[in-house]
Amino acid sequence: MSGAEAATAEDGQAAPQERPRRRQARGERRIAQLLEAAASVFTTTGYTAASTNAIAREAGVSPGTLYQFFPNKEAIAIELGSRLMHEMRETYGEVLTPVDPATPLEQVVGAAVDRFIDFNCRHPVFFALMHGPDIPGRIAEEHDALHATLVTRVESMLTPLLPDTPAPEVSRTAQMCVGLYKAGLELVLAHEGAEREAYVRELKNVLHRYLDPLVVD
Amino acid sequence: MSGAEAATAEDGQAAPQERPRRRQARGERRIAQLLEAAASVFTTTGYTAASTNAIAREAGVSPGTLYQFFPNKEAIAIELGSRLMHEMRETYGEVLTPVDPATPLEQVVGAAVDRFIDFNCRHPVFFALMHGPDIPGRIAEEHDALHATLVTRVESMLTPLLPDTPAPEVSRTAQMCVGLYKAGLELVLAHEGAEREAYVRELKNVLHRYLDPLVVD
Amino acid sequence: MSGAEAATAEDGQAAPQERPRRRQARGERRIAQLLEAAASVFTTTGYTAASTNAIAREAGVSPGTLYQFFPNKEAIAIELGSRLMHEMRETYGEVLTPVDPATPLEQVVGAAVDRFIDFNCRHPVFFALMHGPDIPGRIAEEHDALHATLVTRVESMLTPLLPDTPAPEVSRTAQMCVGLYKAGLELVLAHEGAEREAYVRELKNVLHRYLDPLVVD
Amino acid sequence: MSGAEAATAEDGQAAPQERPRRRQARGERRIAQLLEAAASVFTTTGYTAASTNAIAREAGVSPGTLYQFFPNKEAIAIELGSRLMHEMRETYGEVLTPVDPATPLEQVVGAAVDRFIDFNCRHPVFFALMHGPDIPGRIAEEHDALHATLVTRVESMLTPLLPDTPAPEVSRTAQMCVGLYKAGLELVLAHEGAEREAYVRELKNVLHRYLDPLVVD
DNA sequence: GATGAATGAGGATTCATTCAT
DNA sequence: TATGAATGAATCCTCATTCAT
Repeated sequence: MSGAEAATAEDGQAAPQERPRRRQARGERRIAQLLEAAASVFTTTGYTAASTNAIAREAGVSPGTLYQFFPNKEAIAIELGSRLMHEMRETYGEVLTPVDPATPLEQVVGAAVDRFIDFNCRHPVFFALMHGPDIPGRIAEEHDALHATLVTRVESMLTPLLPDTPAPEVSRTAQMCVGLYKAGLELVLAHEGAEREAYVRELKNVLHRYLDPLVVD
Repeated sequence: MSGAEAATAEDGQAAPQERPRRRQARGERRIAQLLEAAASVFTTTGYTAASTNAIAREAGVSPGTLYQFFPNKEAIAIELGSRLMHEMRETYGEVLTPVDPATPLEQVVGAAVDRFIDFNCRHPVFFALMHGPDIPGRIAEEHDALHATLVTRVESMLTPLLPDTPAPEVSRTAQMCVGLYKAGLELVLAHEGAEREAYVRELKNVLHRYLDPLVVD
Repeated sequence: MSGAEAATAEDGQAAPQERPRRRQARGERRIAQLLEAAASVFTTTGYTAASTNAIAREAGVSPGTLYQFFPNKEAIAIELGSRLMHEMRETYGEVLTPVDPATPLEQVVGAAVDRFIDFNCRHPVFFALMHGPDIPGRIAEEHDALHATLVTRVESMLTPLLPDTPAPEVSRTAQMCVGLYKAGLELVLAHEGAEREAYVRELKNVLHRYLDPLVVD
Repeated sequence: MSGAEAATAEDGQAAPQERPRRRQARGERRIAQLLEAAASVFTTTGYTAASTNAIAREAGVSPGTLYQFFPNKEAIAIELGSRLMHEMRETYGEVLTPVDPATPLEQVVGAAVDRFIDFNCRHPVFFALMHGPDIPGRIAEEHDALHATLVTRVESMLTPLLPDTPAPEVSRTAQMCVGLYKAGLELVLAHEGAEREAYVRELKNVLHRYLDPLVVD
């Protein structure tokens, strides 16, 4: 729905749209540039406080240019999130997808956390995007395609581990895991060096111990 | 430290003895009124999006009056947080303070979570204040006296349970617990009825299982 | 509904509102000043092209000040229109109100047109306001309280002249008269001196001849 | 005069004989396409609020293309108006041209109004164009070639009916008639069905009664 | 000729904060 | 004290127009 989304579609291959909309290479570059700038600004100031003008400035273009590619601030966040998820899949492949039930849980959790943390350290926006303009009872609707996707992926990772658990409960567990992830991530990012390592270990412990009694032996 | 305190303190020097009393009384009422309004607005819109004008309007006073008691928006949040912590102590007394090592952990965690959740449901601002204008690596410095206090309290609750654990590790565990609390709380608040209950149970499980291997039997 | 409307209410006399809202004299002056500026800008550029910033600048205040008194551009136009109608009533009293059926129609029309034109020359905004952001089939809803009021007044002026005519037809005739007024006014304002006088005469003729066959002898 | 003409004229010098033909043909199609789109947008949003980008989008071309044929927004309106007048002449031929003095005025007026209204209903832009970005005393100069042309035509229609009237007065009467037309049209378009019919009748009455005393019997 | 990209001043509106009364 | 007035930079976003390809 975002301008950028249309942009991502490789021309000619996708279903024919109203107008071919043959995006030029320059535009594609601009979009990347804008998303990079947005990532930087979101990371620095948080999503809510980030201004579209600031993003444009950081990208070295005029505000108007930004709006040629994105209809509004939220669309930028959404596209950014979607690209992050995409890259996550690309990079880690099966990380968060169904695992061999034989693998020890500790190892599954350890690997997942490691890779997740690693990814976040290389893409600090990720965190900023997950803390959108949240109002308590309202887990940021469309804004959080990111959150939703994450939950879905964790869900499909958990399913084979919890074969006898009813779906709604798996879903709840997945929600919980993502929440714990986020909480741990916050602490990890807030520290450095050995301390950071320690928090990573703790996070693994939390998840491992939480899930251990649930998995089928 | 709080803006309100600073404001009320100023007149203690110039005025005679009985005057300050009444002035302070009126001032206290105003402050309470303003904090109540602020709580309402923060809850509805979140801290960042809340405007001081909106708070003043909600309190039924002019913006000028608000600034007579608080130097800025942050000061309101800080004072609000400090009062919340105070009330928490008043209400639950020993909840989060050292416990009899004989009490089963499950019970300790269960009681703490129940009361904490209960407190949050009666004071929804609490949540809003914990999700201030956070920037990833920077756990909202002065803003989060709230967070800091909470951590301290959890720390002192954990100490007797972890007698052989070095202080820094206890501190880390406390940080972790508070983080997990927050994560769980978010999910709890986002649901209602039976689903909410289920999330409360999950949160208890998380904490219990996390701490269980750490406590001395 | 507009901020200014609330302002116009003389305090203490009207029903007690939420808060007394004791508007200060300065504010009242500001409102007058802003409306004057708005009148000037609307007259020069037309309603649609007028910018709130331009109005503020013309009034010698900051944009923020304007928005302290009016929630948006439309509210300014509405308040301006309402004040114009008010002044019209004040100035001309019975102009557009029921007339003695004995008065010759020519004289009735002549007087009404003269006063109307006169009023418009002294308040050129009037015309600008009647040409709001019209889209063909949509005679500018609330915007045109002005138009509506005018029609109502003309209606009540026509009623005694057309005693045997059904109400809907009177209403239609009134609409028509106002439309003709506006059309004539445009031509009158577009000319000067003798030419203007000639157009005034023509307008009178139009109306007189249109209504003549309708009135009861 | 029109931007389109200027654009198409340019290439006549450089190219050989047959090339221009096809180029012009394609250009003509583009222009027609653009004008159609402009008509649609003007009708929907009004002239002032219409954006050239919106017109280009509606036409399915890029903004750049639009500006290859028209130097600016106004030029589009002008060309559109001129084509409308042209079509009016084509379609109704003698409608607004000199009439047989023997024809009863009522019939002349009736036919003219009917055809005019009919034309407007089939070309709703017409109305939008006549309500351009008018400023009171300034009957939209160049913009209103439309208005001017209309006046001229009405003038030439009136001349034989008012043989003894001095030219300037005829001109004034023509201006007046066009103004009344516009006023009536607005009301007609604002209603539907029987109500619309009623307004059409009223408009005819207005014009008939206005002109009746002026024509030579 | 056609496209999409780029512009940048300008639009309405908000808001934390200060000031005069 | 308390009020309403005042500020002005900043917000998001639009648009007529020009440019490079």
